Amino acid sequence: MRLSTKGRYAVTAMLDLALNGVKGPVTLAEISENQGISLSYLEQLFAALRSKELVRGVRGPGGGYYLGKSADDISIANIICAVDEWVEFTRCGGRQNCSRGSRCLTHSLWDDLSAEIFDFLANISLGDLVRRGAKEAESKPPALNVVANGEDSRAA
Amino acid sequence: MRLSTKGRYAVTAMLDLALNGVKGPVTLAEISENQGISLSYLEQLFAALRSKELVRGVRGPGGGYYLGKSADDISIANIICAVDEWVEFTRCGGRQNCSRGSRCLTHSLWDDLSAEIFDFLANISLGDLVRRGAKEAESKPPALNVVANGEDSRAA
DNA sequence: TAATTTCCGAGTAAATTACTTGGTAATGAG
DNA sequence: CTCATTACCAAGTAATTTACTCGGAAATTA
Repeated sequence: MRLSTKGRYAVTAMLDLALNGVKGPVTLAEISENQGISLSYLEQLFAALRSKELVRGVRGPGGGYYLGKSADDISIANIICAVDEWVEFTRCGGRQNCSRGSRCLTHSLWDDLSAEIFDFLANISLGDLVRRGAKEAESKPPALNVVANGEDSRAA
Repeated sequence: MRLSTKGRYAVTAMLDLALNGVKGPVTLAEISENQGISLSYLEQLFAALRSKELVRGVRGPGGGYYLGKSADDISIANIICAVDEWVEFTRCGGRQNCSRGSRCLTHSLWDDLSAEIFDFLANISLGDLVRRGAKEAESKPPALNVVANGEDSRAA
């Protein structure tokens, strides 16, 4: 699994789309404005997302983008894989001259962990996040939308 | 959370260290040889790991690196944060002019997800991986160390 | 003393990121 | 029908990051 800023842009944009796309399509210009991502970078990202059928574009005035399928059927892993494309990290994929000693054990463990991270992200859907947001919005006054995360605690 | 190839190198190297460092220190030259990472790149990574006290270096002949603490006290998140350094993704950290509408909700949701990914990796220790490897090694014939992962299944 | 190893900093090619520019194609509003 | 609007597309590029090379210095052991 690879989680770069590019993947973040894609997830953030998809989240924006899921939240704002309930009534009619959302234009990339809106997402660009909302999220502070350049329009043509969004175009690139959405070209990748479209090719994986995670979004569907409608041209012309009043057009924009819809989710390609239900938000519950789109996982975070789907989104990240669409734009970041999975690259094999270890060169030995179990087959080469790397099959003895602790070297390949390391690689095997890495692959296991990597798959576990993937599964984790594959089990979180856009729909999950949207529902989580709906709960937050009702339990909090809308103006005091404070992000409560101890940033420093995770640096150590 | 950010999971780049740099972080992978670090995790892989630390795993190698945990596996081979049971008797005496491990040199970077060995890890370089084992994992196919250039020596001076390892030096850079280990400088970061050392500054976070995840490893401890011993100079001179017979020297090398030890884990800085018990493998059970080193999480994958620790390792990745040490080399990749946490960068705030959304510019609005809850305080700026981004606190109305669905824009900040998107950011807040992203931050939540990001924290969740972090927690996930914070709860997997090097020790966990080593124990998992020990189990694998005993249940499998050593030569048939096949990495069993359906790579294509996760692309879709 | 000499070999070994960490430790350190400067420099760099290659890749990736994020963006700009300049279009074309489809489509709805007037 | 025309035009504004939108997706769609491709080439180029500055900035950043990755992964590495080089050339050392400092500590430590044989």
